[in-house]
Amino acid sequence: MKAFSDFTGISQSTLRYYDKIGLFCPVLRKENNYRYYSPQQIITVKVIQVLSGLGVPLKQISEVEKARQPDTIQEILTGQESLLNAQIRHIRESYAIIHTFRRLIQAGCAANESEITDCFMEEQPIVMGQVNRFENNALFYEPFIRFCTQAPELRINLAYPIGGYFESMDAFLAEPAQPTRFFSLDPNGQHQKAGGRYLVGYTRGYYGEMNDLPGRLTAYAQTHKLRFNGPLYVIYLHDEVSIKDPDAYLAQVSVSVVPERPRAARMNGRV
Amino acid sequence: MKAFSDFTGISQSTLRYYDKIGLFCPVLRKENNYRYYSPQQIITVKVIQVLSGLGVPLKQISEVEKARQPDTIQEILTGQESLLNAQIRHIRESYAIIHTFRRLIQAGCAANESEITDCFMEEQPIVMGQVNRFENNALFYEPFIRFCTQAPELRINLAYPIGGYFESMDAFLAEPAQPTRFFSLDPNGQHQKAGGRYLVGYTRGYYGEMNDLPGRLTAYAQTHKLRFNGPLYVIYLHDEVSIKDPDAYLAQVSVSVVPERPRAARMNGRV
DNA sequence: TTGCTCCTCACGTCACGTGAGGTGGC
DNA sequence: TTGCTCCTCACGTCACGTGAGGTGGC
Repeated sequence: MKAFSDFTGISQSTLRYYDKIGLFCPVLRKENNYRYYSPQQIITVKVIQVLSGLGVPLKQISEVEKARQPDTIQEILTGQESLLNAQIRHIRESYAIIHTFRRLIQAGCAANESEITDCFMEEQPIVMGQVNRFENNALFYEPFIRFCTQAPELRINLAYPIGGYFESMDAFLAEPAQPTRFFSLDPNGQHQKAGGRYLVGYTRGYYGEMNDLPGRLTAYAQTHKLRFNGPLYVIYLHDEVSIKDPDAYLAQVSVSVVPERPRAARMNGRV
Repeated sequence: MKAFSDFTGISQSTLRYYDKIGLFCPVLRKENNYRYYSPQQIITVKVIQVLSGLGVPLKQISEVEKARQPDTIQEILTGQESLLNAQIRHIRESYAIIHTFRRLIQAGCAANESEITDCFMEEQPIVMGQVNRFENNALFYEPFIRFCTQAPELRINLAYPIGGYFESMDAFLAEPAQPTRFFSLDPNGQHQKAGGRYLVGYTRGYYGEMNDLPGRLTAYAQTHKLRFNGPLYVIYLHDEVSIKDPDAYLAQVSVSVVPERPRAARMNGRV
């Protein structure tokens, strides 16, 4: 018994349980009631171990063992193969979710929160939600719920971090807590956050609280002669997943910019 | 509650259980004792769902939720990532095992059992065991157990089907139940069954019972002027995993052959 | 006699699922 | 009043793990 348990790496209590439910019995029980297994049984129990290790219920494995006929076994194994493919896809997705969160948190730890930075950002896949409608000046609760409701249709997995998209800096300045759309940071998304030149700034606080960040962004743009020319993205690097205190949530705002055309050039253009 | 359960795909009973163990509680409980969740909690519970779906115990997830600090969370997620890589490797291996079995069973169903066939076989990866020693003319039990014992050192996963290797046709004819070595049909094995011309035959019966197959192979070789020039492989296409009756186990024997040198040529060679 | 392995039986555990029986607002 | 959703509490389930208490061969 112990020898067999050691060979197979299956605990004695598990072997007794398998015997009890009739899934896998020893070839022989002497008058002392000891369980004796044959070497060939190693392969059988190893197959059981593989199947149960994949989450196949013992009852089902039992049926397989009882209905042993080449063609039924073949069918079952074929079914298992496609199940395994699905499992691998699922784990890959879980990996992507965890990885995405980890990257955000890491970025949050590395961020220079007090400064505005002017940098090139890579193109990034995302999934865009529908355009939000904010009725009676509500906070983002209602549109957010609508986003969640539509998630299955849009093939959005809500486990990915979610960000806010503003169609322009003006929209953000007008209502910094009312994004034009929500988007999912799914790295397999079919939409894109375009690559290019962005101003990036940070602020801490609960969802939608932007404090002095809009002011700091516009001030930076003015002194560096930059013009906001594209959409603005808000993502939370530290949110309720990674930090307790709601006042310490860390938002990253990135907005697309281009150099301001000198006045002379503009005049020329008009003339 | 139902709405939240629908959004997240998490059952009401699971949500109650999470509340009970303090893993994930609603933001509010009114005087009617109803549970009210906030939209933001969708993301949190989705992350919990991802982790628990990966088999992380709820206690551990609870600790994560309680010790929410960016760097500890980051560490934990990094650990999870490597765990997931290990899981993917494990599932891949399970897939390979199941696939190998299925292919064998399929081949067994398609086999023309009564005939000897002369064909080209592809090279195939395997893992070879040590040379067997058969003391006092024992059956293969003892060497087989030794093979199983050495499996971990040889990096053999015993869940893969196992075959018998004979160094020559003569060795097989002498003792058809005493293979020179055992080998594992691990498709990632570092050894090879060489590709080339083989005679292939089948017989039914318990492990080691070859019936008239040795005679049929030699007769075929004689009438077709073939010479056995290499090793012989025995694998069971239908064994205790796929069929009940031990007398119906299906063995496939393949042995390397070359055309017999004509007598004249031989004479020439000698002269 | 001492150690060792084996046995049975009962109970615990983990993550829920499943009723039973009751409440509360439209 | 009827339906509907929610509640609690108790018990069931799945696949074992963990002692407690006892047996059997060297």
